[in-house]
Amino acid sequence: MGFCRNMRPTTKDLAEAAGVSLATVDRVLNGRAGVRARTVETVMQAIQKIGFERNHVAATLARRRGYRFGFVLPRDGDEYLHEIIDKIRETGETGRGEMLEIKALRVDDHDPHETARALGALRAEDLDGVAIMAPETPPIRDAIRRLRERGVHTVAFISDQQDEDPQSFVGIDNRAAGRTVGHLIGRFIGQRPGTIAVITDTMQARDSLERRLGLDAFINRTFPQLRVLPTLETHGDRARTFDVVRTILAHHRDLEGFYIMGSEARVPLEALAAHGPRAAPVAIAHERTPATVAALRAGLLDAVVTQDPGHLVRSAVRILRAKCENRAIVASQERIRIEILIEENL
Amino acid sequence: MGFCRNMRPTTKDLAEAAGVSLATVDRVLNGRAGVRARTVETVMQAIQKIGFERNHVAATLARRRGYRFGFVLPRDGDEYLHEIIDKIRETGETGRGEMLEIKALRVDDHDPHETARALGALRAEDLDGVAIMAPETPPIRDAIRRLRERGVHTVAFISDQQDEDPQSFVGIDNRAAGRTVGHLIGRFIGQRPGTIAVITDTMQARDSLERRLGLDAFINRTFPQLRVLPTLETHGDRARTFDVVRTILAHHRDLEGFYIMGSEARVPLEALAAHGPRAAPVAIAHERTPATVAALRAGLLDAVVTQDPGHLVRSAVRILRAKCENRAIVASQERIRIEILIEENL
DNA sequence: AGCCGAATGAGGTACGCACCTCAGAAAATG
DNA sequence: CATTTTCTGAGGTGCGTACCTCATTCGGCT
Repeated sequence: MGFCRNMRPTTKDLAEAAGVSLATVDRVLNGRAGVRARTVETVMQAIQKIGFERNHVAATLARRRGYRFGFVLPRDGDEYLHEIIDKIRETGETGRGEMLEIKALRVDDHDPHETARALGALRAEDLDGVAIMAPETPPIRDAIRRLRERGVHTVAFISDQQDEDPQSFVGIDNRAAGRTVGHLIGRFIGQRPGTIAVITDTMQARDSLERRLGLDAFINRTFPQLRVLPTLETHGDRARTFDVVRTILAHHRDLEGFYIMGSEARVPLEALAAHGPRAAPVAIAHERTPATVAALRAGLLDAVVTQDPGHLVRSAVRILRAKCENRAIVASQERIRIEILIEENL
Repeated sequence: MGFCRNMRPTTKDLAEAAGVSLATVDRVLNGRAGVRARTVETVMQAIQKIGFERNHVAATLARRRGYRFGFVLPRDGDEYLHEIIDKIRETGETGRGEMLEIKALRVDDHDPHETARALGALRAEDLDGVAIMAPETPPIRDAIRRLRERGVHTVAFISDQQDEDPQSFVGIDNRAAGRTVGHLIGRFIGQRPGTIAVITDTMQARDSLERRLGLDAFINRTFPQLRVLPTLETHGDRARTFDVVRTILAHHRDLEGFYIMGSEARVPLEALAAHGPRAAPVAIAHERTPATVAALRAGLLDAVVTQDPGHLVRSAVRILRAKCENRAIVASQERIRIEILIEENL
């Protein structure tokens, strides 16, 4: 298979080059206490000079343990949540070979205090890092801050927590997602004036708010002949969803666009389908799930704007790991893309 | 940071459970010769029984060397090729920490025999695996076959080599990409009948052929009122490109769509721009590059259909690595997506 | 039964680092 | 100056595997 005498400098070489002992090199490399600032500087310079790079493979092995990461997710959810949980499981299985232990934790998301309490129960003894999917509210923000102080690394997952650190969020720019939807709806509708309906679970979540803002800004600027109706909330209720959809379709004869803004599109799609194949001329939803894929195939949806759950999960794990090992990440690899799906690129 | 006594079974445990020695376990795990079939079976069962999983971290370390991978790329190319080379460099830098050495090799792609010769010069002593971006021709196919026989792992990169093994290609389904473009062009044009122009470097490459097939099939079926002109080849020549574009625009007053099918869109875009901001009502190109991004922003392009170069490179590396270590890959992670870019989701 | 090659065991070294202890040196303190 | 505190060095052990050698045993053969 070919030998590869990389002959990369090791910690031993580094110790020699810096004129210190292995113990000191170890202290510097791992940020342990008990090293004079001047000595640290000496070692740092030696690192530069000989081009030392840590061997993460050996380090992980020597640490004789892997990392334990958790994903804090809402208890209630439909298809998209299950896609994510699936990917967490999948990533967990692959990760075992690399000494990773990954699991999903479900918390009640109706009450932010409940979520905050669940976060408060997490200890650094059990978990090295958590990815948190939760609405941005003061109690949760505090809980996250305390979690960090306790030594547990965190990233905001899908729902942004407006962190000062930009590398602490794994997800898309929802305002851009809203603009993207606006562009597609507008282009697909064409020149005709008309009305666009927007439906979502709840506007409590930042995600929905941002998407709506992006949509409005874009439509008003680029397609002034289109009118976007106020957002209708279903609160995840099936009967209410059917009700809302029926009312919209009945009251707006000039309905040209239908935007399912929440991430769980199954029930709204069923409600839409109940009114015939093309109740709304142009329909767009979010997230790739069995329901949205089927709807694209059936022509019920024109496009789906989504973020890849597998990418999301793997990215969160990579970022948490990088934080644990106190090293930099490849930003370009962690940028989650706003994907546009149509029937042809599924 | 919290202890994590995984206590995963080790090779030692496995040896004990199987009632064999460590040496035998090693022979079985690494597929070395000198083990009776019955003994192999015993060990396999023990693996199942105690739930043994190899520790890749320890294995990589013990192997005391990493892997050396090469990317065989054409010498001539413009922006997209540079994006790819950039990502190869970036991945190489990150990979050094994981004992990977990755480099790009440029070969003359005008003559397949030249490429084949370059592949013939690669030896397992210098390289553990190569990702090959080259047209599918008999000499190259043979060269790849011989390369494998010599013990060098290979994957086809971006350009499919129609391999029997589906896990030997990293790239998109170009026929689906053609359909995707067809869908977008058709929807963006709307109901109007009209003509679509198609321009590319060369139809010699499978990629272009497949894209064209996908486009034609889709347009004929779904938008019969649109007529797709024969593909025009530029052969990478700037003057010829300007010429071709001028001729098309002059001769087709009903031109509604313009499809830049090759992966290097810079020169065609310049030629198009020379005729005013919206010479063609709907224009689509491939691959995200500075030129296509600028064109999207300027409104010269309506959409860009692309495959992420970073994902491509990392995926190729992961697959090559998995082949070297003789293990399975996560198929879903390696599926390259056909991405649709518009101004809003850049 | 005797022979031979194939199969297996025992045991070692190495990989590059984390993490530990303890003694001794250097620096800061009074 | 003596004493405390802070730094530093030396050296060891272990992580889970790869890879090597050499001796031994087994199975199938004549």
